[in-house]
Amino acid sequence: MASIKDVAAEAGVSVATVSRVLNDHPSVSADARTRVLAAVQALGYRPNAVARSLRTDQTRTLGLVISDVLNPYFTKLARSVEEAARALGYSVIIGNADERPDLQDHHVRTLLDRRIDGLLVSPTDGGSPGMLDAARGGTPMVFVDRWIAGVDVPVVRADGRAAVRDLVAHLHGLGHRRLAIIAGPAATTTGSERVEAFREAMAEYGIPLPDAYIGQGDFQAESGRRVTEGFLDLAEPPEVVFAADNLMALGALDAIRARGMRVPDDIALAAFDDIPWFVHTDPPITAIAQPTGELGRAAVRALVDRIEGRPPQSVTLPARLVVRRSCGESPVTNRSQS
Amino acid sequence: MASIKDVAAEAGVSVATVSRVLNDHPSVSADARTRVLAAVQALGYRPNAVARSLRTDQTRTLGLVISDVLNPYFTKLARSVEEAARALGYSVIIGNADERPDLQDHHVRTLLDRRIDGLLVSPTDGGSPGMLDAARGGTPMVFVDRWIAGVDVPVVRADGRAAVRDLVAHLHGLGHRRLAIIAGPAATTTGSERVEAFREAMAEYGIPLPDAYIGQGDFQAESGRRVTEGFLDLAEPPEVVFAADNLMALGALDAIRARGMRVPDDIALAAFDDIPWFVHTDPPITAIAQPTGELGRAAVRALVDRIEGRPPQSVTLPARLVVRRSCGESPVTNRSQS
DNA sequence: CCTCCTCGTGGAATCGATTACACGAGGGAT
DNA sequence: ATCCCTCGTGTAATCGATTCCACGAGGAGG
Repeated sequence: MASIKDVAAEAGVSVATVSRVLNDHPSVSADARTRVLAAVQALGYRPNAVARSLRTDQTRTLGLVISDVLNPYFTKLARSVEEAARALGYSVIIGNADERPDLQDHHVRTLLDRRIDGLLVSPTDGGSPGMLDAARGGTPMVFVDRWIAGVDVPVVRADGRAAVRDLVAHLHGLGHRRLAIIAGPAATTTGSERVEAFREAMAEYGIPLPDAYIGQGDFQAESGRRVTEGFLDLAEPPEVVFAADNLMALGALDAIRARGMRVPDDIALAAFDDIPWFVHTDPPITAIAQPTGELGRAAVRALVDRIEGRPPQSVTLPARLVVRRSCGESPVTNRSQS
Repeated sequence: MASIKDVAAEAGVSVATVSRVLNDHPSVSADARTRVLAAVQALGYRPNAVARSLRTDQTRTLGLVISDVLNPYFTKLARSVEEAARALGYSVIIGNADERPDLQDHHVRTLLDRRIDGLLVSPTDGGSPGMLDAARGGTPMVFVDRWIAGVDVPVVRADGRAAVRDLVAHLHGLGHRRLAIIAGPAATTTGSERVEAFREAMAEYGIPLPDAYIGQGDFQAESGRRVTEGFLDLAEPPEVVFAADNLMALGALDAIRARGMRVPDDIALAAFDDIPWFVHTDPPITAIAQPTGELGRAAVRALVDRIEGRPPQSVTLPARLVVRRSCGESPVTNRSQS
């Protein structure tokens, strides 16, 4: 592959001049410029990004470490991050942590070894050692979706509190009183916050949230299935199951179907994170939608601000309730209303 | 960040010795080794992958350019590729072409600029200029899922021919005779092959495939909707719609629902590419499943073989039919059987 | 006509690693 | 005792860019 030296030779100038043309530095004569450009064309020369990065100490690359690429929410997030980054002249390298701290660490280290300019992380757990090192080590970093308390890093996320309250209001209005939740891992902020919001909203309606109605999931479909089976085995099973992410909702749906029960007639279902498929499930699923695209864009903006020396901003965007048919349609009265 | 010089100084040896320890070269005394290791530990030194790549002319990175990350089929493919690559000590940079040749070109060029060791591509169209240059330029390359005729690059893909025949047999057995297909872009191999396979299988049953029953889609949901509406507007609409990918099936489902029609009672639906959500749609959708994970692994294997100087192998794996309920359940006879 | 500035250019240092080559010390064979 | 080989180590070249500095030419101003 042709190097800058070959171009210089071909154009009859020094490498310095070639470099100047390529980075359109002002002091290059028109003549030299055309000769260099012609040589570049003739040789099909493309600058070696590796060499350039070594010298300039910047790669124009962002790292994105997410918990699970197979989760449509994160896929969409990754896509909007890549788009926003590209618009700003950055590339993105995605690392999939699969909800495993060790894998998260592997990716963070690999990305750091590659000297990425900045890191976007949706931390899998309370913070793997490598991640904390990176944060303290001064690597420009922004948390997205989830974050770690006590680490001084900007956070870009959605606040689902209001939407969860809307959901509980909706469920209450439909006459449901026994509400259960499939929670995410307590070590993740999204895992614990969603339970908290749910509990608080229920408290507003004077509905208790017994421990038996809090199932511990891990944001994967299989855990949704397992937890839901547990709920259905209870002497007094819940009337509603609220899954803290879309994959666990999928698992819940499986479990419910396996019992030959129907949604929403026998049991209602709602989920955090809205995805295109929820429109087409049987029945369409009521969900809390995050502004995923905007989240990705805001995260990139914050990170690039930080990289380029401007003060980065934490951003919190509201999520909103999308009512479909999985919680019942008409105001049904299961029990006497007060 | 600490460099190899700092480590050398700290350990009281030369940089050459440090490098030898790091790459566990045999001729280093035990004493020097322990001193270097201690210095590495003390400084939290991590080798600069950029510098190393410049010198060794290899990045231990693979590029993967796919057509659409939001398509679960490609997401899954990307994931299995990353896993397989990681197992072999390679990282993967994913480029999302969004079915756009210009974006595909952008990613190929960016990846080449970064001097990735090899490229995995699922070409969006007949072959963007940059991609063809890369192929001819000797960059190790493997096509996955789709390929380009006349370019000498190994191909790893699934053959759906037999599964399509099984599907047509299934539909025929259910009494369906008017079968329509939503095709993918003719410029992609998967786009044209699936139509061909469908046509041939129908010919075996003596069923014609009129042009009116071949709709031109682009592998995106919206095109599935549009084409399906066209089918439904025909004087004699088809009894079955077969979508050449999962997103177009989603669009088809939308269009059918919008007319207030029901699947499979009013019209049957089947899709190429099986995804987890198809189990949960209303009704569950009959689909042709590709061995996606195995495809990703085989592609990485072929590419790494090529990179490391072993002869790479093209691989073709069979797809298989997964019957669900979207084409009708019991053998219904709509018209007299011959 | 001389001086000073500006402009275009090239030489060479530099980034952080790997690695060919040289060299000295020590041990075994003769 | 001499020679030779092996082993451990260091010096320095190298990868492909960017960029500081020096230098010569040419124009403007006195």
